[in-house]
Amino acid sequence: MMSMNSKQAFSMHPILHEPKYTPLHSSSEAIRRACLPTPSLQGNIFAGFDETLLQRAEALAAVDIVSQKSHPFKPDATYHTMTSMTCTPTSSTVHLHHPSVLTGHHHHQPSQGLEGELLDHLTPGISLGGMVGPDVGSTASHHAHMSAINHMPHHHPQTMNMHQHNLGSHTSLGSTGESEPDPRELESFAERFKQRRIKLGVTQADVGSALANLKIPGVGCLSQSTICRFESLTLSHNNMVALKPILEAWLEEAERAQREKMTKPEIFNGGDKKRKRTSIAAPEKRSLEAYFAVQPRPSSEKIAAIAEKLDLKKNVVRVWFCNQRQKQKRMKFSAAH
DNA sequence: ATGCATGAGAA
DNA sequence: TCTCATGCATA
Repeated sequence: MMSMNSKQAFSMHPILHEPKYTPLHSSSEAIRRACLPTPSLQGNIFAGFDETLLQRAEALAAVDIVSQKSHPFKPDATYHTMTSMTCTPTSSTVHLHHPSVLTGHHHHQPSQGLEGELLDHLTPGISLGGMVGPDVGSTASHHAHMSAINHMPHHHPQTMNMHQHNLGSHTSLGSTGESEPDPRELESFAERFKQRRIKLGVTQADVGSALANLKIPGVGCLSQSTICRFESLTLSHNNMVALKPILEAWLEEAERAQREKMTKPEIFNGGDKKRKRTSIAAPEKRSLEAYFAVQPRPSSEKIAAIAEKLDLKKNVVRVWFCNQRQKQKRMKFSAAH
């Protein structure tokens, strides 16, 4: 049915409220924090000591760039159009997360905190010394209940925030698959998923928007980014586990549909205003990495200091650190492999 | 494919 | 304020 393409995938927010979870952060975070070297230094000490720290990090970062420093260009390259009026933040961002799943009672302590590992989060190798791991908590409290799914045939041009952070699947799959804490399982699934998806001739973006058609309670559409990250395993273990059943359902459905007839390509339309992505220049980025190696969790004051030295907005620096930390925790060769 | 950003929820 | 799940924008 619905042969038209009235899909607008966007602007729908499923609301599903699931419980909350006890997961990971609690314990693992505590541990993580405990490992950090600086419990609380800031404030005054910051005056003298910090300078040193910053300089050291900066110097560290500098060695790498001395030779290529030939541009007289302003690092203020971060061009962003104000994020202020452009967005209409009111939409709804229903979020629900609850992680869950994870059977893992594997608590391993993330021994990150030690400086020096950040620069190589890209090491192809194998398990690094056990840093970064999916510290999944294992508590799953669930009580499901959701609310409605809405799919209106209209598209909002202001695609600003339609985040629907949700997804937390808990081990509620009564049927067969309990929870597969098994990373290998996820990896192979992701790979097969990609192949079958390609075979179906759909793009990652198509999959994302098509998910809304599944009408699974609490599940709306996802972005191309997320589908891509799922396929490349660059999501947290928790997130992978939560998304798997959903994508699996879509796959089955899509193959069934194709088999029976034809596919309905979903296309969506464009919106209007766009936000500009801040771009941190290479030199500044190197400095940030150096700082991060020394202190992954700088205090607000330090962030301000760093921001000033690099001539970046404080918030940009803060977010950069957040994203950097998140990166370390991603899957793909990081965890319990 | 990935960098920077937002926002809900938990500390 | 941080984490985490996600997304827009862009390389």
